[in-house]
Amino acid sequence: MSTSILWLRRDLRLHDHPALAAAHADGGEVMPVFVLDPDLLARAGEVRTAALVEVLRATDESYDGHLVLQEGDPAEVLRRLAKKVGATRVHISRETEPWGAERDERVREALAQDDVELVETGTPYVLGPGTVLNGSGNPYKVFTPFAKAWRDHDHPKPCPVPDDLRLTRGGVDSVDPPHVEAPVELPPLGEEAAMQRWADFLDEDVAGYDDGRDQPALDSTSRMSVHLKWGVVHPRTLLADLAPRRGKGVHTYVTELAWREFYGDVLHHNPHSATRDLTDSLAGLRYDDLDDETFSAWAEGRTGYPFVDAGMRQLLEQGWMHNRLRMVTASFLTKDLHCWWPRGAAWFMDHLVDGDVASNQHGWQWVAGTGTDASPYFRVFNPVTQGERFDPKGDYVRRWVPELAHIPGKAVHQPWSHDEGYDHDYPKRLVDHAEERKEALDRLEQTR
DNA sequence: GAGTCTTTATA
DNA sequence: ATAAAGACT
Repeated sequence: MSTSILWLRRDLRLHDHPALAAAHADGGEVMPVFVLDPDLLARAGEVRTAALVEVLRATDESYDGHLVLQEGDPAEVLRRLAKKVGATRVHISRETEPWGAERDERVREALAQDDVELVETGTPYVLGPGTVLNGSGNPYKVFTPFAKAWRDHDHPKPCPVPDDLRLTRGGVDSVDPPHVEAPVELPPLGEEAAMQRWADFLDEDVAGYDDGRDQPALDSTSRMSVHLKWGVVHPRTLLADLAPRRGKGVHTYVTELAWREFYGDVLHHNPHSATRDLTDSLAGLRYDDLDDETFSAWAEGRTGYPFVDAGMRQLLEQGWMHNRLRMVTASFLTKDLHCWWPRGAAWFMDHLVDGDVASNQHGWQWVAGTGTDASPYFRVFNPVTQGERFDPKGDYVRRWVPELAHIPGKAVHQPWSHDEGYDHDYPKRLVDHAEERKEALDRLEQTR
């Protein structure tokens, strides 16, 4: 019987997996493989590597113990495996990030030397990046019209697991996964945990999502990001589960999925935006080269602005930060401290379990004003009013900034007005927000 | 080609 | 109210 290889990467699941179905459709056995590529691991960093190891363990369970774990350059590993089991086709989901897409081209050429074909089926997105175009046949640059077109587009149905699927290890032993001490408290990972959380979200949180998602103290967001990052769930599955439901919360959640699709599309059309400004609209902008002490004060949650510090501390402890705080903390680094966004984006990528190039880099650029946006000019988040609006009781701040636990209610967002003398452990404000806002606007003015 | 829109802030 | 500009239909 023939064997086809399924090379898994950002699609670590069994369900709703078109590339798996394509491998099965070759007619023989399917050998699922994951390659621990030293280049990949070097880029992933400790937090994401720790999560990956756990996801791989769970994936092996999903595949009934058939996941073959190998280490090395994927081109060499896959050539060797294909030769060993006599495979003529290696199946993948198409990678749409620049680094992965280049790697896949190298692997395609290497396999071709042995007449082995690299077959792409599906992507990590509901609609493959590049498929949504505006009325003039061009990619969208603005979210709202993209989201409308994306919603109106036909959405593919989930792909069932083949019922006569035959898996094989091809007589190959797995290597041991890297031993990484997780530097954060990892959430439950793997397909089963993801679907359990998703079911709970549908039961408990999605109805109130429109309001609840913006209040970090409620912790009622879906927490699907880490699973979407590794493809443990596919957004197509989520969309299909939401389809029969109505309501504002459902609509807003679908919009959040649309943001992910939008940024995937933008990266596909603009690979350079993973590392540099997407547009040159702020090309002449003056930035500050922050010394390590100032950068650390931001990174470790010691800016003296409680809402900002709470977000940064949540990131360090959980490897995750609520999206409202991602915007607020990014605004603080770029607008209050005048730092170029890639430095902050890199810190996020190093510390987030869900770190996704397209969403992270473009989220940062949205805040910084270099990305996709119609109105960057006056977008400077106020850390105090953001806190008072989205953490009205102050519970989120008190949870993550224990030095302020003694300040009741929303007064916690301005400890400097609450405390006579202000002489507890909590740091003084690093900068004056009103002054730095003005400074940021002045610098932006100079680029026009 | 005009009207609409924009995960916001301050007065 | 008003701050500005460009993408989109």
